[in-house]
Amino acid sequence: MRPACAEPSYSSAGSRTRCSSSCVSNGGTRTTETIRLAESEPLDLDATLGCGQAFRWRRDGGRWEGVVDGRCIRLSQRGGLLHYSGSDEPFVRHYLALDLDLDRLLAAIDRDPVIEAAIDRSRGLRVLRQPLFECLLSFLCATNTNIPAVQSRVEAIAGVWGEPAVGDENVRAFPSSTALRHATEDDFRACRLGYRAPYARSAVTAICSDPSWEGELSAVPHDEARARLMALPGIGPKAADCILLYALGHLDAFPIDVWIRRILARHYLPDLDTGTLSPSRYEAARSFGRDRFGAHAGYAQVYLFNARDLLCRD
DNA sequence: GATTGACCTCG
DNA sequence: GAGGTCAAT
Repeated sequence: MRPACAEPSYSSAGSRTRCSSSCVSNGGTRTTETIRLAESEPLDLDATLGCGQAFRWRRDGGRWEGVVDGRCIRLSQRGGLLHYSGSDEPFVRHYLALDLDLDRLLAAIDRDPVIEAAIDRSRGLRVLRQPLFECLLSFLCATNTNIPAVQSRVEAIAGVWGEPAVGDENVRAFPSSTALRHATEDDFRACRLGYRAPYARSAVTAICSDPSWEGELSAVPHDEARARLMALPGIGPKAADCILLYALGHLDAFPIDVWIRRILARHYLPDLDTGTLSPSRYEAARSFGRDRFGAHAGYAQVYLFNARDLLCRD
């Protein structure tokens, strides 16, 4: 059994969502509400939405706009005030994991000067609780590429198959696996997935062929979920670990990307510096991370990644 | 098991 | 070259 991360316990405010939807159709007079963050609820919204864990957030001045679970959401932060529109407080709190005792968590992973520097760099950064299927397809699109390209692919997929988002008809929700059931390889190529198009096609087929696939993935233990993810074409260990961390609530997942590899090589595992990252070397790096940082190693990974310039410069 | 090369697309 | 993965040695 997992702690409740994947399954919503927040879906209570349908009526308010509808209201904000009707408010915005006349050009943006949607209501903005405010969450007053407690001392014990540190949040760095810019780091959280800008660190590359999710691909549908854009910063517009001091304000972030994104689409989550079919809703167009706007967020901005001034100190201890978190302003939001397009959603309701329980959803925002859940998505941003504000219920998590971050100070305690960071104290638990703060085990050496390197991670300490990374924590000092972006205290308040939180791991989002993302919708599973969108996260899965996003990281399938994210191999051997850069963030702007991933964003463009994800936007394109939403543009073709997504329903209009609640709160802004001009924006599209990310489609469900079912909505993509008939998407062809060429369709995905048209969304600039390139050689990933057949992977996306097959992954969607596999997921659709078993209606309980997504639900079971959320219920199954870490290792089992990882194996099921990696059974999908185009999902290797790195993408699987990202999905485990960002969508399935396995906070001990520790994805090894090129930056984490550099950081580990420089500060922890000199042997990791050279050569190709074979599956067994990947596993070694991953278990090092989990051993060193413990049950919340994924948070350590995100903080290290976000301090990559600091930790990798000469 | 480890290593190598190919691969769409974009800034 | 980029926040990898796959198939073939």
